[in-house]
Amino acid sequence: MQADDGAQRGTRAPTIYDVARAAGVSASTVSRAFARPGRVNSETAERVRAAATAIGYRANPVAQALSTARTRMIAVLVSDLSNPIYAELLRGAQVAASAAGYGVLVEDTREDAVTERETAERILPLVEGVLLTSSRMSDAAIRAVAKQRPVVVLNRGLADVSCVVADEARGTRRAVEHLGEAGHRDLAYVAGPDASWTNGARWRAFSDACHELDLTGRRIGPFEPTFAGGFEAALALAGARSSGVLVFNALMAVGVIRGLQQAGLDVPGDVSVVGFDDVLIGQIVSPALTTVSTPLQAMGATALRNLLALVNGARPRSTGPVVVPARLLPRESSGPVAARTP
Amino acid sequence: MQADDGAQRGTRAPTIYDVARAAGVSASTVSRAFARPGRVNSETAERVRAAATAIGYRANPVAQALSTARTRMIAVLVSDLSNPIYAELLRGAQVAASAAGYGVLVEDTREDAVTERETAERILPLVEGVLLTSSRMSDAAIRAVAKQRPVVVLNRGLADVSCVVADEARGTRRAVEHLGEAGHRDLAYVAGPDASWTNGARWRAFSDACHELDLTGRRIGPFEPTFAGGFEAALALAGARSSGVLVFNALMAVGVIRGLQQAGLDVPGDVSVVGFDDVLIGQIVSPALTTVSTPLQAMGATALRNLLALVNGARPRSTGPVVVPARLLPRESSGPVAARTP
DNA sequence: GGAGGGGTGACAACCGGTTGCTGGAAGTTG
DNA sequence: CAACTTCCAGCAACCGGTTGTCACCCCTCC
Repeated sequence: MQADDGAQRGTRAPTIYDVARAAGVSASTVSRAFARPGRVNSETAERVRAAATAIGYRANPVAQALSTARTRMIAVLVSDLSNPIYAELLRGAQVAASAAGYGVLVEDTREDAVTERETAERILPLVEGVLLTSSRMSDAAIRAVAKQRPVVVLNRGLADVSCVVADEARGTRRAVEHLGEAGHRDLAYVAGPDASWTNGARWRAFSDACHELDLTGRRIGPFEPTFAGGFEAALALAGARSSGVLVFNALMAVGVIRGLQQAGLDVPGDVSVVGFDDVLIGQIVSPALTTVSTPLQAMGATALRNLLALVNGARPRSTGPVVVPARLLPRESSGPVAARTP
Repeated sequence: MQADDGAQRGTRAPTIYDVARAAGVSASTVSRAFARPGRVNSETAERVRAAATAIGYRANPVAQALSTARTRMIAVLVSDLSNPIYAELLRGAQVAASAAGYGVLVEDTREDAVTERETAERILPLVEGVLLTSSRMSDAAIRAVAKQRPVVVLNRGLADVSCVVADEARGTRRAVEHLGEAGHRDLAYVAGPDASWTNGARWRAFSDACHELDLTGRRIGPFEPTFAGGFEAALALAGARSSGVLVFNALMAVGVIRGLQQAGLDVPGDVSVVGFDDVLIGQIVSPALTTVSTPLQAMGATALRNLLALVNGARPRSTGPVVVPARLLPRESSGPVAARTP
């Protein structure tokens, strides 16, 4: 039980002035007793602390924020909280922020660049920094935000802005190699939103890898980055010749698997499916999804820690984005190409 | 492009004093031009607005919060963001808050009552209200928080505090009836955390329904409210006689299904499994999960709107919790009891 | 022409902290 | 014992808004 349990809703919360009166010192001494340990006599400080706990004083963060210009809050913008990858990223970021004494303001931008931009501008005066997870904004819009506050972008590479990205090129390459080794020569990439940087990066890496490995690589989409979007894509896929499919994200990949099954195709017997992101649903679906895995919570935490470093005056690293490794988790949704009965 | 695109990081943001100078009026007139439409001459107001946009003025929310004692922020505490039901609740709450011009501070309390209490106390001075989703705190701790700020609790019934709950009794009853009608006479309830109010409510309703319908109803657990927890529970279940199982939540239910399959049992052939919460993973798992469904995003939004009503001075409703309907979605994980070969 | 009154803008206090500066008390040194 | 430091608490200004109060202007009406 704390001394302040009695704090009533109506009664004004005690201020440093109340503490000052109770301790027989001035308000500035109270302020310093908390903020500048060495600046006041230790006995005086002790007396102030005792008085503070006695009357249940807690510093008003709003007043602190006003005079120090530090709100101790970070905005985290996600495009869709219903997508487990954003929930994981957010969780990693939130825990890291909390550990540093920062609060996290979440905003769901509903996959819309305009909403995202407006949200960012609206929230900007209130936060010390902004973490953009999978931003749908233009590079110019991101830079405009970054001019006003420290910004870290997650899942996107962008010059002059601090970035945390997975090694999309290598991860994608591994996925294509995996399909190629299984004998698939005709591959398809199921695209997510055009505004997604990762979508572009994955498609380019896919395309490059197909070319190098002498495979045919087509692209279909864009589709919504959801289960429904993947399901829809499967309809298009069912009529095509590709026996190996790489899908923009896990939610869609699961949709693709289900859609293909619905169309009477066997996965991986008729079509091998590989996705991105290691989330529970990919392990649950039958067959379990072969996927390119990245450490989501760790990425969220890293991005947030980098953001706090910027906020606290670190110079942005000029050596390009922080790249975290991606690895392929082979599971059941991919396998050797079948001898096809024409 | 906005006028404030030029706002630099180093340069101080313009204040009402800058606007006042530019418009040739006093600062208080600027303030009133924005906050009290009728209070200043419309021409003056127009001039002020023009000057404000010209120099890229935006009100400092911290300063506003300090003088009005309204931060326009709400804290939302969730016990585990990795659980999709909290992501959905949070999303509903965040969208509703945003629509009302409020920001949402999220905190993941990691299923721990102490963390939750400390988090609540820490964040309390900063927010106008607190939304507790599936709180693990004691009733007394919740009331202590509610004494300091308006509180709405979601997924928990509690006298003297505003609540939003699903109709657990009816939903659970329907699930038990469903199993009973399929011929299952020996049922088990797989329990979640003891500190969860919904867990208690579901167990009691399960127990009552079994009694009334003359079925045997045992309880196993508690287990972690995760896939892993459900998987673990399945091991205990595999050795038991129950042919119908009701599981605390969807994540666990999916774990139970997988665990039972792992143990060589068929679902629903050998054991029927029914869960709670309608989330994507329950539709994806094979067999698809029969579940008690509640409108998660809508509950989050309702809870947040009720909280804002309290914040804005509404009297707490004395007529008990807001109860939203729950309904059973029969899918593939439940079916008629099999003639068992002993 | 002077009194009464509504509209409107400015002054200044306030919200609750932080911090530069100042001066008095205590301690050190020659 | 005087001069010089060092330590430390208090004063007052400041962060950027909001708002109670008041004075002034102008219009109206007698």
